[in-house]
Formats: sequence, structure tokens, C-alpha cells
Amino acid sequence: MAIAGKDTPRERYRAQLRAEIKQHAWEQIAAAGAPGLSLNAIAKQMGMSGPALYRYFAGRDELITELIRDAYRSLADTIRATADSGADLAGLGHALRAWALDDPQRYFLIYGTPVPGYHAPDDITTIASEIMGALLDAAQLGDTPADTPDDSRLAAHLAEHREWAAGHPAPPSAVRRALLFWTRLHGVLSLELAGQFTGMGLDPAELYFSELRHLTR
Amino acid sequence: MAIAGKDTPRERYRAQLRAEIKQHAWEQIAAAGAPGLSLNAIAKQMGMSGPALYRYFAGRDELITELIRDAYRSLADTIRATADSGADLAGLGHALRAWALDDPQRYFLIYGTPVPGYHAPDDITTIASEIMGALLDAAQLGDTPADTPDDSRLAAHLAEHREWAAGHPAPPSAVRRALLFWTRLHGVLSLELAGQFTGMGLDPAELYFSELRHLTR
DNA sequence: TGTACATCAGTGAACGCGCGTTCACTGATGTAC
DNA sequence: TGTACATCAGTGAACGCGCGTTCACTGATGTAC
Repeated sequence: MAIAGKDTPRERYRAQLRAEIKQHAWEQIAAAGAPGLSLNAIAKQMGMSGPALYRYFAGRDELITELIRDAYRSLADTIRATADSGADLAGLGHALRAWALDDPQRYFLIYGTPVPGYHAPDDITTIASEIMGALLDAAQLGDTPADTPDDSRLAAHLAEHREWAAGHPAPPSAVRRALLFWTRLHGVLSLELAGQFTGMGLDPAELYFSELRHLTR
Repeated sequence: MAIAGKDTPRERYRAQLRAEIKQHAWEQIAAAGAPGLSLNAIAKQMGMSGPALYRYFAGRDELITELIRDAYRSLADTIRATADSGADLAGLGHALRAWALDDPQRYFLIYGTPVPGYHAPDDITTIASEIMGALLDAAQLGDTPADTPDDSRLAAHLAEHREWAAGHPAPPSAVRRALLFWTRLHGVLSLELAGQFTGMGLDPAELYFSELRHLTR
């Protein structure tokens, strides 16, 4: 769904080339991380001159921002589609992990080290809350697991601060479950993707799914 | 404690200037992240010419590697000192959080987005396992909390794969506690430092300490 | 259907910049007799 | 204590590089009469 889909041949060509540029951008990010992304390098890789890319993106910043947006969009769609197919948090956990392993640098583009100056545009923030919304919905299916005990202090805090959950009314226990789902799985996943378990002779997947069972049992 | 402490005036001056360079490097990382670190910029900031820094570091890579080493060293010392003062996991949790908030970019230098090519030298890996060792020691104090239930599958996996815990014999329950301490707190902490809770109207500290209580109650 | 014009993709040259790094050199500081 | 020498910090010029970005221009593609 393009922003202004005129669907003339030229427009189709444009859209395709934009996609191709992004494709090469992702490959470059996979190879050297986001800081190593270079417009000129992409152009060279595509067999064209550097300035040509300015027909498709206003500059490096716009390209990166769009990659970030696409990453969020992709994750939000994955989560939403999984949830809509009737999955509970367990299913979302599997989907999240698969999505992250599919392209670790894409995961880090969302949840990795922030660049001190950068502030994401509003529409990206919106997508981010879409993701939390889907988690909240899923967190209300099934019973609260017996082994995630009440924490009265946290419950009180969550009861007071929930303006962000607008459109997704949920009992505090579900809010808590959604948050723990997010932070705990991110904890294991991000350390795994960063290679922090290397040399421990331990399968991070076991840890991940143990956490997931703990959240959904 | 220098590597070869001759302690002549010149040596002292050298050590001091090395420290000063690192100081400016940290400020630059705090301002623009690790990728924005530049030798020439540091030199300019110190009022000297670029090549002068090559008296103190073989190059940019060596400086960065040393910063990473210092970061690990600082965290390991903090954890170890806290543990030696008789603290349990709860105390370590407070220390970890304080250490991370003190300089978020330093935290990310250790646990943030990895640079695809980079491989840390062996001695850094050694410091990393020092940290895990201290966690393992602390995880054996106190009782296993009632609300972290057994997970037979994970327990079995951990029982089989523990060569990394050499020098720190620990029952599987303690290993599990140490790992969960690490991954769960990192989960909350890294998302908080990255600003991912912004706009949720929610205090990440509440979440962090809730997790910590859950681990140590 | 053919012609005149507008639109647009892509090029090549150029600008200015900052980067890491080398090199030959100067001047100050320390060391040995 | 003074002199001769070695060590070392720091400079300035230079190299080569790649970056993002601009600009004037060419040639192809589409549009309007």
C-alpha cells in the first residue's frame, strides 16, 4: 500500500527501485551494523552512481528512518497476524523469536543501542504502541498463571499509570503479563543475539522457552 | 595499578594523559554513541594535534577496545565489591542498576548492539565470566524463592551444560537464579536506558524492582 | 498517428569535510659519565 | 656539578579515502494535441 499509488509504469518502477535500495541497505546493515550504512556504497553495489539515489530518498537520514519504520511495521504485522490467528502469548513468543532470529540487526534497529541524538517520528511511535496493544490483547486470553504471583506494589503503580493503554482496557494482571512478556523475552533474546551466551555451553533457546512457559503456563 | 608501573615522573605523566584521553572519549561516546568516537576530535578537544594521540594508543581500535575492557572491569569490580560486602542478589540488583544509570552508554558498550565484525579479546571474555561467577556465588545465598518454580526441562539442560561455571560449583537452582537475574534485569534495564518506556507513563524502576523482588523474595 | 513538449531517471564533475594514519622534524626532559 | 647523549612528547604537513550532498546536464520515457 503506497502513499499515493498512481500505478503508472513509472510509479511501479520507482517503487521497485526503492525496494531494491532498501534491500541492499539491509544487507549492508547485516554486514556492518547501522552505522556502516552508506548511500554511495549502496549505489555502487547496484551499479549506479551515488547521486542517483537522491531520486528515491531525500538523504541518508530518510532512508534509515524508513528502514526503522519498516522494521517496526514488520514486527507489528507479525505480532498482529499471529494474534489474529488465535494465538495466545505462547504463540506470540514463538513468533517474536522467529522474527528476531530472521534478521538480528533488524531487531537491534528497534531495540538496540539508541543513538543519543535521534528521535523517532510520531508515526513510528504509533506503530510501537500497536505492538504493545497486541500484547495487551493476547495477555487477556487464558488464566493468569499460578506462578506469577501478585505484586501489590507494582499492581498499585500500574493501576495509576495506564494512559498508554488507551484503546486496550485490560485488568492490571494482564498489563503486568504483557510487560513481563516483553521485558523478559527481550532480556534473553537480546543477549542471545548479541552473542553473550557464547562460550557458556548453554542453549539460549532453552532459557527463552523456559521463560515463555513461565509466563503462559 | 598499571601494567608495568615504573612510576617515574614520565610514566606518571603518561598514565595521566592516557586517562585524560579516555575521559574525553567517554564524553564523546555519551554524546554521540560509540560509532561517533574520533581520535582527531578528542585531540582537538584536548588542545593538541591528532597524531599526538598515537603516543598513547596504537589507534582507534585499541582505544575502543580499552574502553570496553574498562567498562567490563568497572562492572565486575562493582559487582564483586558489592558481593564481598555481604550483599545478596537484591543488593547486586541495586548495584547493577546504579552502575547502569550512571552511564548508559557504558552499559551499552557491554550489552548493546554488537558490531558484526568485532570479536573481543580473550581477557575481556575472562572479565565477563568473572561477573557471572560473582552472580553465581550470590545466587547461592538465601533460599530459592518459593515463586520461582522448578522447570524440569530447563533444569535438565542446565545440569548437562555447565562447563562455563568452572570454579563456581553451584546447584542447578542457583545457576537458574543467576541466569534469570541477569536476563530479566537486563530486559528491563536495557529497554529503560533505550527510552522504550517513554510515553507509557510508567516508572521503569517499579518494574525493575518488582522483578528483583520476584527473584530474591 | 505523428509531432511538440514536459517529465523524470541517471550521470559525472565538483565541493567540503572529517576521518585514520605516516612521516620527518623540533624541543624539552631525563640519564650516564 | 656539569656536560654529552638518549629518550620521548608533540607538531605540522601530507596522503588517501569515503562520506553526504549540489548542480548542470543528457537521454529516455511518457503525455497532450
